[in-house]
Amino acid sequence: MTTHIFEDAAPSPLAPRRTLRDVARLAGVSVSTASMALADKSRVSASTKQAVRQAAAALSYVPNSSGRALRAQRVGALAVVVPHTSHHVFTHPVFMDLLEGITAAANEHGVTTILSTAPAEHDEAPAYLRILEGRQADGVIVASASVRDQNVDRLAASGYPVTLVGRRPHRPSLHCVGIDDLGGFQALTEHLLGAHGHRRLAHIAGPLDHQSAIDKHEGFRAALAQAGVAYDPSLVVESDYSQEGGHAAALELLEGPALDAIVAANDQMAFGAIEAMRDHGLDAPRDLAVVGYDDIGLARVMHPQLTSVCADLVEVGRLAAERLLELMAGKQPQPVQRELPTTVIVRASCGCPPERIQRGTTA
Amino acid sequence: MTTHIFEDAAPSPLAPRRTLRDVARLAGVSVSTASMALADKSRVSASTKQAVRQAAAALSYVPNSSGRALRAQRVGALAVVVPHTSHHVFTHPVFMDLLEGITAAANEHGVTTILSTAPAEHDEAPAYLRILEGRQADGVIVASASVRDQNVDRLAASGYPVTLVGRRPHRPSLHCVGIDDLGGFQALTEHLLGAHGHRRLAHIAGPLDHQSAIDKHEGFRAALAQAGVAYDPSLVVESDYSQEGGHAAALELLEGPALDAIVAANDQMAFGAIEAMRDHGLDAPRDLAVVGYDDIGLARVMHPQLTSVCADLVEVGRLAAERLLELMAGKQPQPVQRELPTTVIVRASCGCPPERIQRGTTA
DNA sequence: CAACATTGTGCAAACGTTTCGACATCGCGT
DNA sequence: ACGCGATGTCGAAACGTTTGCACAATGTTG
Repeated sequence: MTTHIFEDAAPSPLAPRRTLRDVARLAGVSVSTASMALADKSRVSASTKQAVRQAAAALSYVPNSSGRALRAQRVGALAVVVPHTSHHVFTHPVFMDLLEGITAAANEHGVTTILSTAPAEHDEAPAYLRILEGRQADGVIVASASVRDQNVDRLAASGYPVTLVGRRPHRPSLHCVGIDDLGGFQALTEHLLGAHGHRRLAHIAGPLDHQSAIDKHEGFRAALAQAGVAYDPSLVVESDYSQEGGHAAALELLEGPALDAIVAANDQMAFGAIEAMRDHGLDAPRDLAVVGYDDIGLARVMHPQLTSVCADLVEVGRLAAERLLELMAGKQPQPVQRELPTTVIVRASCGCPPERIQRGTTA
Repeated sequence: MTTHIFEDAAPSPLAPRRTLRDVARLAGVSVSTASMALADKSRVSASTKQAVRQAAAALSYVPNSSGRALRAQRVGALAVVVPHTSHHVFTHPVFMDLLEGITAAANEHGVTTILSTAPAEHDEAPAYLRILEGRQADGVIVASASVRDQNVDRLAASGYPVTLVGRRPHRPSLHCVGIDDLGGFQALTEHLLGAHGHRRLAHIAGPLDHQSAIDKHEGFRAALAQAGVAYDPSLVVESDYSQEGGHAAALELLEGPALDAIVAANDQMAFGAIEAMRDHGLDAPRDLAVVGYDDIGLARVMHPQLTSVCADLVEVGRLAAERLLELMAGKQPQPVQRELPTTVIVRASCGCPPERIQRGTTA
């Protein structure tokens, strides 16, 4: 499979690669001196440094990263791996934000970002482990793994630098950065219960083998409990974070007895739900309040504008990357399960005139 | 900057890395034999192969990619670089699709994908060149570069494998994969002119230093010309592919004389425009038709549902990657400027009852 | 003026892999 | 029985870098 890439290539019209030897020769010094000069070591004289730097510039020398990595036993790269099964779980806009934060942090540290969509989870040697063992990267960020994914445990046990994106409450030894989805979803639900007095709330959940979906469900229940409203399992439908899934789930809910509101676990499903209501000739928020989660950019321009919960996912990515970089640099900080706060963004779809309420976290 | 990453790390509790030497020792053969055995060379006997493979499995040996790359002078990675200035140009959903196609193709060939958001374009040695010269990747895919970006020419001249995403009509020597935006936008505009008889059409353009925006503008003009409608430059506003930009541009247009329709260069700007209309108490399509481009997932669930143009961007990514992989393998195919066809998706925002028309391309 | 500390440079080894050429060993034919 | 080709294995070199150590050159001190 991979082999044919390594077959010999036709000679390309490339200028021959400049190596440190060429630089050294041009500067009239030895290779080792050239190396030290470029690394700005104190052992080499100012004049020599000058000469070497000049030669390097003249040849537009760029150090070969394989050679360097081989010697340093460190490649200077981190891998972002998103399990293949979470293809739709990581809804696009959210994932892009994450990636933005990660690459920003990596760039600042001169570290390369490699992107890996791990194939089969049940594979004997999961993709991320192979990446680490093959020394393609010095550490990995695992995004949105299923709570059942036992590879995550193997990975953590391997001793390699690993950071997880998303809460992982039962793995206290792991470094995680996530969102306080529980608190955020609870606040969202409370808004419907408190400000609007709704009582019959339905919940379109995400895939419940993912912590984010579990947390949101928990938040939903917590809010109900606090308001003294009985939790009715028949009003909870598990779905998959997609519009289509939200659509289907909403259709199912609309078959049942009348509702006051639908609380969807993300914006896409909320959109799907609104679409489904439209099929039934219903309108949000007139007939039914609908709220979402994530506050993707389009939530604001939808009609009705969608009440949602926003969190800084760029920051999540950045923090996860920075923690990983610390680990890669050999520091051994205490594992921290960091949770970022959320903000409920009230718009029209819940029946409110637009306004904004802030909600901190327990963390 | 990058140096501190290479400072020595505290010894981590990692199992010592297994090298080919360990495998060879365990199998009772020499290193070179072990190497050939794992590569399945014909020179080595079946029994030896068996033994080596067994040893490798027992030690869960994974070849070190730096060592391999150094020897092979080929790292087995491609880089996706998106110029920093096009931060918003590559609107999120589109970029994700692209990335999906690229990683899929790369994975199938056992090639790693590295993600590079190039900093300053005017940098002396642009990020992508450094990646190639430093041998971090064997080739690059440049996504959405400005037509003015002279680095692209340097890159092409460098002789390294390069593929561009997006048309590049005046650089026939480059390998490009793009969308027939001209044809697609022309078809979209024709729909408004033909099916609806609209005459006063405004265009919210993308940044006109990008080919996609130029093509759409051309398509817009071509459709007008063909319908015998005069082109009025005052009805064209250049924007930046963002919702906010579309909002502002639409406000500007709404100041002027009455319009029949707004043709936005992407969906986000169309959403922004609809939002702006709402500010003025206007409604689409009642008062004004609005159409977008890209057919992002949410276009279907908006209210009104957005008439748009869809293209297979996953396929664009895949084709670009496959072409790059050919180049990386040493093949020297003729440079091809490939353009994928588009389809106009008619929905409610132009005033139509939903239906679907297909539109091929000139290509 | 000799011995010594200091400063700057070079040599060589090592990182892990692949491949080239040399070299045993064996079976075969003459 | 001897040589010869085939077969399978091994040692060594190379890819480009960094670094420990030895060493040359310089300047300083007794």
